[in-house]
Amino acid sequence: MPELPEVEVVRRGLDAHVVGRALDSVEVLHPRPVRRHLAGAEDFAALVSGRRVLAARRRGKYLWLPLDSGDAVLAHLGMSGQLLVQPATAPPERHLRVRFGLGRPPGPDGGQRLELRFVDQRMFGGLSVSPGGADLPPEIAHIARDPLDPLFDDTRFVAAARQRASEVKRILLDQRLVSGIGNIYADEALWRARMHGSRPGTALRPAQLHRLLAEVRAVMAAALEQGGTSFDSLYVNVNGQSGYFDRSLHAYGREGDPCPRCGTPIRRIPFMNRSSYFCPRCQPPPRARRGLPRGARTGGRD
DNA sequence: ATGAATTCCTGTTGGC
DNA sequence: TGCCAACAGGAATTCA
Repeated sequence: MPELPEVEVVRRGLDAHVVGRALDSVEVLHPRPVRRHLAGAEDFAALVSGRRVLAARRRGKYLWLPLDSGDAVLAHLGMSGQLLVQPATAPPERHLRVRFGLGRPPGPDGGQRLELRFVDQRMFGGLSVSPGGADLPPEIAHIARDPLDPLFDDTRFVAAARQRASEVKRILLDQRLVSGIGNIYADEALWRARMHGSRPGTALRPAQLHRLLAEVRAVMAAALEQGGTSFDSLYVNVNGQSGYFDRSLHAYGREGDPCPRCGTPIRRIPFMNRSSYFCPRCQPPPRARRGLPRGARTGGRD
């Protein structure tokens, strides 16, 4: 599952190997990854074919490639998506969904034929053509900046979060307020901040939320440090199995393991059809609010 | 309008 | 050993 730092690595790879080239052929091998292109796969291919890529941009986990037509190719990797630059002669990947033939770059020696390939096992990701051009595509106008974006406004986020009665973990996952945080990083940041994900935003002090943002950035920075993904190679690679997941997670996926800080066993509770992991000692659950009817408290804690 | 639950996918894992 | 249910998750969609 590509996390934000990995998506940025992909963007840099696209910048290095795809920008400046033409997408001179397009082959859509499976309809699902272009489902958000409502006019269909043929229209998608027609709009992209022959167009030159002007840039590689990112907002949250979305990527887009402005084209010389004024359109842009909008991409999201979802759970398992990859964008690979491969020799055209390389055998097709098992889950290859869309392939773009790349024009030769300008210069005396264009080198071997290359392809940009969208590979996606589970197909939560996808591609579409947006009329937005180089600007933020309208389809993702609601996606907030991510915490690593220099223009991310911490104070604005803190103020918005304190207006919300939602659980703070939901707030971290709300793309309208802050982007780029998935279930894993949310749990890790909450563990680092010693904050239970069920705390309502309205109950948090500004300093606590600023601290939480700092911990989100720390998790992302640690991932970048440990990821070891190199983007000066030919391949624009996303490896969801990077060593980071094995070594650096303190709480996520560690039910029953001792908390690295206090030794208390990490607990797992259901959350939005998935799981939340936390240390019950370092991250004490919020007290039930007074005035609620008996049994009204939810959240799966005992 | 707001917030919460549901949904889409396929490969892996664990229980029996 | 094989079968099947549970699980994983970004974010749009649907529901209350």
